Amino acid sequence: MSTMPQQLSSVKQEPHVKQEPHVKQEPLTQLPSASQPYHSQQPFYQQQQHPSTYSSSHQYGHPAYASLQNPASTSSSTGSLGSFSSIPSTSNYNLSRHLIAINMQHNQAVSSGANSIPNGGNNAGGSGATTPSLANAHSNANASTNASVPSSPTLNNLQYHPNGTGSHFNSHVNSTTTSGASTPYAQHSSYGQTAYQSQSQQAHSYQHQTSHTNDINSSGYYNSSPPYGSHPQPPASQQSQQQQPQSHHHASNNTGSGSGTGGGPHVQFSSTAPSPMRQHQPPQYASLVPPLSDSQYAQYHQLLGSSAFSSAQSTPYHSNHSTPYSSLPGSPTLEYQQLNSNTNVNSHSMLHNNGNNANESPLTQKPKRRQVKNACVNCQKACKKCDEGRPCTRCIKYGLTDTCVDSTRKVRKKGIKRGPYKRRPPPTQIGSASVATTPTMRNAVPTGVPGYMSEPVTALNSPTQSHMLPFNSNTSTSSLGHMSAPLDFGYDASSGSGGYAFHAHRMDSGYAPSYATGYSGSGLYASPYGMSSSNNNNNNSTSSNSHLP
DNA sequence: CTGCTCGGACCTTCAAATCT
DNA sequence: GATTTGAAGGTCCGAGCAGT
Ligand SMILES: [Zn+2]
Ligand SMILES: [Zn+2]
Repeated sequence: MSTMPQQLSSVKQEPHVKQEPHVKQEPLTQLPSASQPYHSQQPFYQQQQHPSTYSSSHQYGHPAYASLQNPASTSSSTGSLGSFSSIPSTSNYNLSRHLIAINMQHNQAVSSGANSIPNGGNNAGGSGATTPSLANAHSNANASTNASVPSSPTLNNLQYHPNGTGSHFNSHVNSTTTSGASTPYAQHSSYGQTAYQSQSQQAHSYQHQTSHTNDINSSGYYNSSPPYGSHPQPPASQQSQQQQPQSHHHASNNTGSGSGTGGGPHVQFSSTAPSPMRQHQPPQYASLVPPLSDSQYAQYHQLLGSSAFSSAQSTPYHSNHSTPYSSLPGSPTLEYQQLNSNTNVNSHSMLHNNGNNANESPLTQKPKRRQVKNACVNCQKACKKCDEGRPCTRCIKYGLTDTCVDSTRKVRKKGIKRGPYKRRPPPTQIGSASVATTPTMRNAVPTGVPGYMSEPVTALNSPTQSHMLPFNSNTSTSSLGHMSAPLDFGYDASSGSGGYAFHAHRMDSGYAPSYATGYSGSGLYASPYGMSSSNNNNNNSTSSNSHLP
């Protein structure tokens, strides 16, 4: 406790840190409906659902957040803080050590991927040592309840302004935090939008950056090496984005809507719930580090020199800072590509994916986007890229380290029936080689398969994923991405289909499969495939996505 | 010019369905 | 029991807009 203050102080105060802006309210919950018609009804088979529980509403639902923050946190906080204290002096936080450590990691990073993190610890001598502890601390906290939050009231206040009161930050600080308010998140709804940011802060900052790196780890995720130790760095393009603060919305779930919200209870970030997901990564430096001030960052850079985080690479914020996007033309893409190239993608995903990857020409192909398994709550809200480090890079940037905990995920419901699956075609037919090669591919559609529209196999060329289908494959999409694309249903069946449209809704709404429509309620499964449009993966997708000319 | 919001594309996970 | 399918449940890109 006492300790905390110290540390915190340093932290909070950093003006440089940006504040998270945050949030939108959760609209989600309400959303609605309208949009998703389909769901309204569940397929009959699905009806079963579980009674249980899930709540849907959740997620963002505030409740969840609440948990995070919990007032209780104090205790927890302690923990964390404690750790901090261990750190050397905080205020100064020794950059060099940090750096060193980082560098070390850096090297290793590649292979280790996620794992790398740990290293941090080791290596570095001293610093390393510290880290670990922290990390642990941190993690524990989570586990327990999320609690992590603890901390600094201050921070919280800043960011979230707990009190609801208003907004703003204000005051901040300090003092007391109060918890009363508590839970920032909880309120979050309110976050009003007002701007959090106030001034100064925004202005600067960003530099931090980190580096970048891009590293992806083998697993496909970004690796951690970067500056903060583990934090991975987003691709340049992304970086720019990162800056944003959060907001949020969709979330998932929500629930509501459809089914209900009511339905569910919501899930949430409850503390109790353990997060199933991954365990935390070990320690990262990040945790230790208070948000760096500009100057600090600057130092960083210097120290690192270009090398490490070179600007080149990712474009450090600064340099481009301005407008990241704009300035860089395609940058994002590029980055992506690079990333991809390095990484391996997981096969499965490939399958599902558009398929671009595989053989397509590099140019055309759109790189696959890698996601973290579990984004932290802050990033989640903001819909921004997170990383595996626990205080994730973004949170560090914004000074949200305290609240940087993994978001909770819903448990997948069991017992839901699904329609009959398509069977996979005999390999031979398809085409040949390509197909064959990929063992993984699923869905390849045989031409002849009944139900399917037959798409010419040829189209498939891309061995890759059949799933995706051909059509325009040209990737057209690629760049477009969403663009204006009208939504569509397309995409792959799965996802796209209508089902999702909004996240929030999507889910809850009921899972209706796309083909659901087909089913009319009666009992049988209609064969979805043929009928429904939706599913066919292919076809539809195309249409929709494609932007057709 | 810069940052924030947020729609929806893209991903990953994992239970059901199917195969062996 | 192993494998495949495909939707649930998530992440986060990037357009559009607002503030400075
Ligand atoms: Zn994050
Ligand atoms: Zn975070």
